Amino acid sequence: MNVVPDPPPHAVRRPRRASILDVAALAGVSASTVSRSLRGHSSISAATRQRVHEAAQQLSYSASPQASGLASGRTLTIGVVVPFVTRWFFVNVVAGAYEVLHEAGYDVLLYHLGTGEARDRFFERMPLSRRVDAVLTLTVPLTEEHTLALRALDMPLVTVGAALPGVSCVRIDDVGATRTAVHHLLHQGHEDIVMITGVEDEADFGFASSRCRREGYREAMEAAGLGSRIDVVSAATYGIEGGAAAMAALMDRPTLPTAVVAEYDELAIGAIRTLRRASIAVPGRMSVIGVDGHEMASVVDLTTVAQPVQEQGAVAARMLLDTLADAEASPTEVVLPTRLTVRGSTGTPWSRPSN
Amino acid sequence: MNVVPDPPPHAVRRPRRASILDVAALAGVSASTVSRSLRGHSSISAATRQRVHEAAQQLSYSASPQASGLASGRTLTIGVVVPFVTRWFFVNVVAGAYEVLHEAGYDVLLYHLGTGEARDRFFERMPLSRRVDAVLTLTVPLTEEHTLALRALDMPLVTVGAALPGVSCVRIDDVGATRTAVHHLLHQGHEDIVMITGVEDEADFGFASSRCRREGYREAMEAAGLGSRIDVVSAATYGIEGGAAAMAALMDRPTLPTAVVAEYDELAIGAIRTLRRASIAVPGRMSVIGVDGHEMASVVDLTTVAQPVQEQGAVAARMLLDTLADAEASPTEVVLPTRLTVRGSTGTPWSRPSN
DNA sequence: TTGAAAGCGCTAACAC
DNA sequence: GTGTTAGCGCTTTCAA
Repeated sequence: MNVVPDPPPHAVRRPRRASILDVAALAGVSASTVSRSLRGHSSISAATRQRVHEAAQQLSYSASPQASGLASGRTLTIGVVVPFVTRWFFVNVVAGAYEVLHEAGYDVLLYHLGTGEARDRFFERMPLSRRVDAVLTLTVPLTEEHTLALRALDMPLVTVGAALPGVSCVRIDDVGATRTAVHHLLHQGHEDIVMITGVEDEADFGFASSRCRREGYREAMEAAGLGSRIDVVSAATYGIEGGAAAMAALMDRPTLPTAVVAEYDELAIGAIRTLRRASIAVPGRMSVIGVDGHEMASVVDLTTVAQPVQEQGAVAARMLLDTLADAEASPTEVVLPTRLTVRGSTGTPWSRPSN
Repeated sequence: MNVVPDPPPHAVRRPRRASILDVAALAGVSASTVSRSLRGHSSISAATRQRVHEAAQQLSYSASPQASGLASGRTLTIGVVVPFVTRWFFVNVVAGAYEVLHEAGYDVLLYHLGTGEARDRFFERMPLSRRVDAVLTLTVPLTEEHTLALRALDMPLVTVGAALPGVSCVRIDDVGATRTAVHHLLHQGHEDIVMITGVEDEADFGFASSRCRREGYREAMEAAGLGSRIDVVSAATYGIEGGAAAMAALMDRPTLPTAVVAEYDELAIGAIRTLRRASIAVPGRMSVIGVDGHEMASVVDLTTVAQPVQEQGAVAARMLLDTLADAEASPTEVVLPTRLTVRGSTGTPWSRPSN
């Protein structure tokens, strides 16, 4: 008398899904034919393909990504690596990339890189390793070691925001962006222009875009003969609160500048909040300009140098797909244009009332 | 003479990664021992484990998720399904969930549900099918059909924001939240209170939270004997612009209410922008209150009923992990508390100047 | 145009 | 404690 063996534990709960063999049986063909039909190989007769599709439909069959991945070496998944999951810029780039990737049949595996040790651990364990076909990284400040780890994956790689040597990249001209911002202020007559930047990494090693934006400010100031006035304040924390605190610090000084360029809009918005609370008129007493084109800029009437955000994600995703299809594409760099959006937070400089 | 066969095409480029057999050979044990050691099975002698770990390290081996998934039935991946990738609430819930899941060794596969047809297609093709061990859905307004499709996956499922019958859920008391908001206004003496809500779906079928928040407004108004004053304006589009437009519509009417409750902060912020541009004093001429505790609320000095956002994601993720570990947990519902944050956008009602 | 057979790289049941 | 043996569910040669 045969004892029916218990099914293995993981099969206990799930009702067994149709496998490729079930479809093959129902369609009266072999598994390979099913596989080929369903993936649209041209070498299958119309009639066979028809039957296979019907059988698959009837059993609501779809191939196990695990199994087909194992067999084919493809995962149909793209890894997207972001330094912060919640920040406006990253979220929108991811959104732009997602649409394109999804459309092309790829899934998106999201990786949040923390900072410091968490980041090191990430690159050590490299969870991307066999899970994805390609990687999209967003302006991640990378050490050489990290870059090497990414390279070692030996798969298509595109970055958004930061140019890595030898890696395809989509970005804006960050130097030009702040230069534009400063020019706008200069045109209005400002000379006393301070820059507020984001957190300076302990490792003195911030976002590439951060460095570039500082650089743009410097260049523009020097070109205007205001090199001696260059003055950069860095925030102690990210986002709005960082900008708010930086402005508070600025206000502790004996004299106020007439204008401030913020590295990115969230800092500018925080700065404006502080100014409002202190009843310092914007732009009457101080002009404020940002960079990004943040969704909330219109609410505080912030003048800003806007960048296409979702589009950067979309373009990057397309480049990735091209490389995946082509295999031998050489690294490209795409620089998308920015646009000065003038609103009410900038105006002619305040001048000391001539008593 | 034997011809060395060409490697299959997908192996051409990638340098072959160490497999479990390489590690086994180097450590002088069998593959199963390697597998068990590396996954921390207790039945392995310390000495063996030690050797295996060293060998693995030396070959920088880590198991192929594809293969181990196929063999074990686990993917170590959680699917997170969001209706919008870019909205503040969702982004923050995802961030909260991500940390917990990542910590527990799970990867996160992100799915953006569009609207309309895209959404239907999602549930038909059900890309989650064999890719994940469990699913987290964020306040997705689901038809019965969609719900069934999710159920059919037969895997742990937790929703954030919307209670689905028989499904574990983390949320706030949405009815209570707007009730609190209205009470705040009532206490200040307002009677003429209009509610601004988000887009009404064509299918008359919005977010559950949206319905509840409307309900809270209604209840509070009726309880105050102001049932006849109930007045709900719905925005034609999402987010700030929706709120801005809704307020503009309100201003086209012959008379203005003295206060507005917005279904969520982004609407309130848009409304305030419109009021500012029209130089209508807030709260002098009109009070505005929102619900969410949006990061930007402080910038426009918005009074709001704040909810814990990242925490909802974190709690949901933990519930998922518990179910994954336990298998037989029954559906639970966790309701997190909200907190009224009073700022400067609400005050005593404007009264017609008594000529 | 199709089928048979050999893996892909791992885990788990079962033996010892 | 550890090894042996079967798969997991596909894709891809290779042969017909």
